[in-house]
Amino acid sequence: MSIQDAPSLSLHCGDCPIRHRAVCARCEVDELQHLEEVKYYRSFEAGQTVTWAGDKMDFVASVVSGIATLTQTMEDGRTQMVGLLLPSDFVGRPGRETAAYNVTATTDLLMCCFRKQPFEDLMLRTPHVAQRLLEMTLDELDAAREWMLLLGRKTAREKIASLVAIIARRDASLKLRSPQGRMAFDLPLTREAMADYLGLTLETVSRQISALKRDGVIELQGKRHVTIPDFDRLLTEAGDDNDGGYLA
Amino acid sequence: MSIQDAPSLSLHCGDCPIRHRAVCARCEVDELQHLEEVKYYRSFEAGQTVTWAGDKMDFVASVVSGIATLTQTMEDGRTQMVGLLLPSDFVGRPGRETAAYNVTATTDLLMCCFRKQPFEDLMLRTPHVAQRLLEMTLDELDAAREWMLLLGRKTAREKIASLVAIIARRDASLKLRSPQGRMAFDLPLTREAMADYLGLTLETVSRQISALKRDGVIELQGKRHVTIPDFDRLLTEAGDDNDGGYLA
DNA sequence: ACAGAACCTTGACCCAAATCAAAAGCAGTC
DNA sequence: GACTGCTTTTGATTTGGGTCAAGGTTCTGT
Repeated sequence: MSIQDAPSLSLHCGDCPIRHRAVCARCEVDELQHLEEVKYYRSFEAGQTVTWAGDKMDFVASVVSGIATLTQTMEDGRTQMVGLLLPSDFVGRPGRETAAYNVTATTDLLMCCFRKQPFEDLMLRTPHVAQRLLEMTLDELDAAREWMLLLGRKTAREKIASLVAIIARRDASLKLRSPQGRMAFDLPLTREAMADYLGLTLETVSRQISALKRDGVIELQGKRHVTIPDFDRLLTEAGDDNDGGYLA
Repeated sequence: MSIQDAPSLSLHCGDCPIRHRAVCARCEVDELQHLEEVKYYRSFEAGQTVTWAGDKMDFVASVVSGIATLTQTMEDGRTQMVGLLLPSDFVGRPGRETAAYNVTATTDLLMCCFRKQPFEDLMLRTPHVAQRLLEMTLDELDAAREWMLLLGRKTAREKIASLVAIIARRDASLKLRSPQGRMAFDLPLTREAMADYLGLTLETVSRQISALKRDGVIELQGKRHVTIPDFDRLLTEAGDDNDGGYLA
């Protein structure tokens, strides 16, 4: 996969880490210079909350490093994760005052933030940025719909395989490689977080991971480090077409 | 609810039916005149397919009248509905060549189409339209995430109540009223379509509808016409906060 | 090294929803 | 009116994943 084809978040620029600067190749850097003056960084420790649903949220941001989750809860405590934020992902909604979801850091997290007002002003001035944001939002919508198929129709085993495949894909993409053959990486989520993402209980997650391990679909070193001997096999277990390209 | 507050699809204009012209109040009509020359109508009979996932799709469109569904399928035939298109809803993705989902008319359907190329040109020229489209896409994303909570964590009874509440809300919105108290409308979907939307089987849908009827949460005249004696009661059954504002 | 706290695994049992099966309602239409 | 082909309801049975419970691992701080 070339840098041109890499999933791009062209909202990064300036002193952001190398990968973000690299994908910036696709955008007009000049326009983004306007954001330099309103850009700032925030870091969070693992477990810290970035925003609570309903709170005032006066910034938009993208993840520089670490992992955050986006969750929804019902009054009785049932929770469903609705998004996983990996490096280069964007969070926040222009034109909305309050956060719609709980955003929580699951690892140490560094975010690159822009105050909302200047960001919106920039969007109005530069159609290119608005265009890019639309593209990103449409990608997220596709991912959400793919997830609806998973939540509504897949078995527990397929759900786990799908999640592992998605993490594998994202990990490969961060390394600017295409996902195939043998791969190794860490699961960035606890069993409970996986359960919340997949609409399962943590016990079922644990059991199905054990089953996939027993059947040789995945290998485990410790609780979190995974090796996938055959990515296509994993996709078959996930019930996916082997060409699926959704990302989060 | 005033016309100003009505959920707006400001992409309609000209000779579109009254409601769409009404909500056009929020947009600069002049800009949209550019689209008149590339606008055309297509009608479909109930059951007809608008697009197949993977097919070339050279237009974007919005629903004028009737109902369409957006579905995803796995190879073995399991299907999950990922969107319900009611009058004023938009479908199609600027910047993508092929359809990502099956779009099917479930009633007779009239769509207002724009060829993709001229539409994209207009978007580049008029930030206002791109802005509006971004807003709409973000709304759809919120709705999709709300649906993820439903699919992942709600019981069958809650799912049915949620679906009825959503249809009630949308119906009220088409009539420019706010959803409350006693309401009556037709379910635009078969039991099977509801099942595909909710991640259930059609038998479970039927049973839960019977149960809600028995418990006085809904009243049924025939198979499809529903009366809701108390909208708040319905929302409680749906497990929703009673202020939820998502739409589709 | 040890205590305590997370986090994870496994087992036994249970239940909500799926599956299998049959019949009833309903709309065309010949 | 009765034949045909839906859609819907209802019943009986099965089952995948939830719930409850007990241990085991790994990590952290002292």
